[in-house]
Amino acid sequence: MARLKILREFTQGRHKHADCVTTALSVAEACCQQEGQRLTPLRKRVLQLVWNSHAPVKAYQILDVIRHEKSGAAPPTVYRALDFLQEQGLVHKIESLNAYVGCGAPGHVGSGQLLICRDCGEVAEMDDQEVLELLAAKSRDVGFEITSPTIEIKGRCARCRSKHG
Amino acid sequence: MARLKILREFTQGRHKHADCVTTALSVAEACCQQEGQRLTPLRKRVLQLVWNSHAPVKAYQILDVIRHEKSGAAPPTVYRALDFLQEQGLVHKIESLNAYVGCGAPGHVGSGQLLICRDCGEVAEMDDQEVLELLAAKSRDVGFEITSPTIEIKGRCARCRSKHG
DNA sequence: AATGTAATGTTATAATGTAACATTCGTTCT
DNA sequence: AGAACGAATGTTACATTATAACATTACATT
Repeated sequence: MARLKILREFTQGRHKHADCVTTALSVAEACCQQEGQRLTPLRKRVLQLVWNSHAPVKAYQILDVIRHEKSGAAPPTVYRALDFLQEQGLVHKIESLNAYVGCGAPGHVGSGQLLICRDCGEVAEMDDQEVLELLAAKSRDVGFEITSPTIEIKGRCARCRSKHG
Repeated sequence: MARLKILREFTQGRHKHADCVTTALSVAEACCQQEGQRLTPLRKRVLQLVWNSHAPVKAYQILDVIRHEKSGAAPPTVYRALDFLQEQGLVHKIESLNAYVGCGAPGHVGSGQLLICRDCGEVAEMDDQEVLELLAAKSRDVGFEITSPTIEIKGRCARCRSKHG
C-alpha cells in the first residue's frame, strides 16, 4: 500500500494540540512567503481558529469570535479570509457540512480525501495517488476528464470504534 | 475494467429526453410500490422536475414551479419531497452545488460517484465497486470504517472536450 | 508625497434550509 | 358508515449560509 500519504491524522486520545496549531501557522507563513502571498493578521487569526479544533469549524462560529475581537466584523470578513486560505490550500471546505478544516500539507489544493468521524466529529485527510488514479481511469472510460474531485467520507475513526463497539 | 456500472449517462448530443423522464417515473413507481412507500402526486411532480434537466436542479427552482401550480407551496413542501426521494434513492443531492439530480438506479442510496461537467453542467453517475473497495482498504489502513462516501467529481464530459478543445 | 492595488470595512440582501404547529388525507378497525 | 390513527401536506416564522456592491484603509512602488 504505497503512496498513501496522511495529511492530517485523527488524534488518538490526548495530544498537545497547541503544537498542531503552532505548526500549522508556521507552515502557513512559510507557504505564503514562498508564493508571495500575504498572510495578514486577520487571515492568520482565522486560520488559527480553524485549527483550534480537529472537528470542522463553521464560518459563523469563526465570525462570533472575531466579532468580540474586532468591532465591525461581518460575514465577508470571515468568508474572504476563508476563500484566501482555500486558494492557498491551507484549509478545506467540507461541502457536506458547510464547514472548514485546516489542511496538514498546503500547496496541495483540493485533492485529498477527507475522513469524517460520525461519532467524535474529527476529520483526517488522506492523499492517495492510487485512489485518484483509479478514479481518473474509470472516468476516462466514460470519456470524462477530471479537474477536481471532492471526496468526503463519513464513517468511524479507530478510537471511536474501539470505544463503543 | 469490470464492475464499472453507469447509473446515469451524459447525453451525447440530442436525445429524446421525454423518455428519460418517463422511464425514471415508472421506475420510481415500481420502486416505491415494492418498498410500500407512497409516491404521492407532489413527490412525483418534484421527481419529474428534478429529471427535467440533465443538469443539477436547485430546491428553489423547483419551488418556483410548484408555486405556480399550487398556492401555498413553501420551502418545506419541496424539501420534504426531496428528503423522501433521497431516502428512496431516487435523487441525489450534490453537496458541492446544493442541488439535486435524479438517480438512474434507485434502491441504491448514496454510494455512486457523480461526474459533473464544468462546461455543460450535466451530471453522470458511476457506481464502481473497485473505487469503493480501494477507498475502503485505504481507509482501513488508517483505522477508519466507511459508512457513506460522498464522491463528486468536477471535470469535462466527452462532448464538451471534443467541442472546445 | 502620489499613485495604484490589495485588503478590509460596511450595509444590505440573497440563497439555502428547518422548526413547530395546524390541517387534511388514507387506511384500518369496528 | 364512522371513529381513530398515522402519514402527508399546509402554513408561519425563522435560522443558517453566503454574496453583492460600494467605501475606506493599508501597503508597496515610484
